Amino acid sequence: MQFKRNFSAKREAIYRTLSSTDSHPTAEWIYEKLKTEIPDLSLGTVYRNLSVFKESGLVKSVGVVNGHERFDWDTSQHSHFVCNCCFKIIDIPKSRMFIDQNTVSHLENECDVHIQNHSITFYGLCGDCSKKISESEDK
Amino acid sequence: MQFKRNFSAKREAIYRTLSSTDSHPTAEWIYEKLKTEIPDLSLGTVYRNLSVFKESGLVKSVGVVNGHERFDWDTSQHSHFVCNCCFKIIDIPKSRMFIDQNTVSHLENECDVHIQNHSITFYGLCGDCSKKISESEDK
DNA sequence: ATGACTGCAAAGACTTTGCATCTTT
DNA sequence: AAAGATGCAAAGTCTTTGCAGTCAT
Repeated sequence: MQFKRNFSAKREAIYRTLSSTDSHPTAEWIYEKLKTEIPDLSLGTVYRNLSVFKESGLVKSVGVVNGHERFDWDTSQHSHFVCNCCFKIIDIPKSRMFIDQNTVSHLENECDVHIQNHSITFYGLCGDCSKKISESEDK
Repeated sequence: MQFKRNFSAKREAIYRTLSSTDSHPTAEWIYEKLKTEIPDLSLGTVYRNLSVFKESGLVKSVGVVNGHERFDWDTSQHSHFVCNCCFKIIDIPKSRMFIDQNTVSHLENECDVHIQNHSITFYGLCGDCSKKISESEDK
């Protein structure tokens, strides 16, 4: 997406807030974060702008985790780790490429489909939650 | 999960319906499918039993696609293709293993996480939708 | 003025839940 | 009786939307 000239102040703030974190936030998180700075912001506007960003390809959805859609400003191909306990999302280093274009081509033939993209998500416990759990088990 | 002795008739029917299809259905789909056979079935019961199945590991969730959670009776590791147009879900042949245990171990160290499982999903257009779209473009 | 954007609140969509009832052992 | 399962409808949660008002050009 080319930044439109009339990228409104609120729209800009929403994008800026999203792109300033690696937490893959929810709409609500962005809204809460901006409320102090922009008191008259409404949650609907956040949702509306995230939809605009998604449609234009400016941001991507990481999917729905625990009932909340999570967003990512980094639209380049990379995988994620989702903690099953605290639902934190961590980027997998981009050096980790699990599926190449050649494999995709073969799959398209094998399954009679046209593949546009793919997503890889690992699930488990993040370092923090692992620690907490083993500590509570020690008691 | 061991089948409990008191696996109720409705619970059994819900599982049977799910396991008789490869469509990765929604709760609603299962409910509609069973309504004729079991007129006094309620949608809540379908949701409740799917939760039971999920918790016990009898079935897996494929994730939320277009707002609807999709279920899979096949709990073995395999990937999916999701059509962005009709939201059909297709199993990727199990011969296609993209990530091995060794890679997972390395990732755990690299990212300081404990990985329990992972999911790979391809998105694009299924054969049917591809055809429909190219036909409509021919006009 | 014109088109784009937003606040607000209502509506929507999917899922969960409380409670009384009904089964099954 | 006791534990488990269900129907029904209400409640819950996240997200979308209609509409009137506002902003930028």
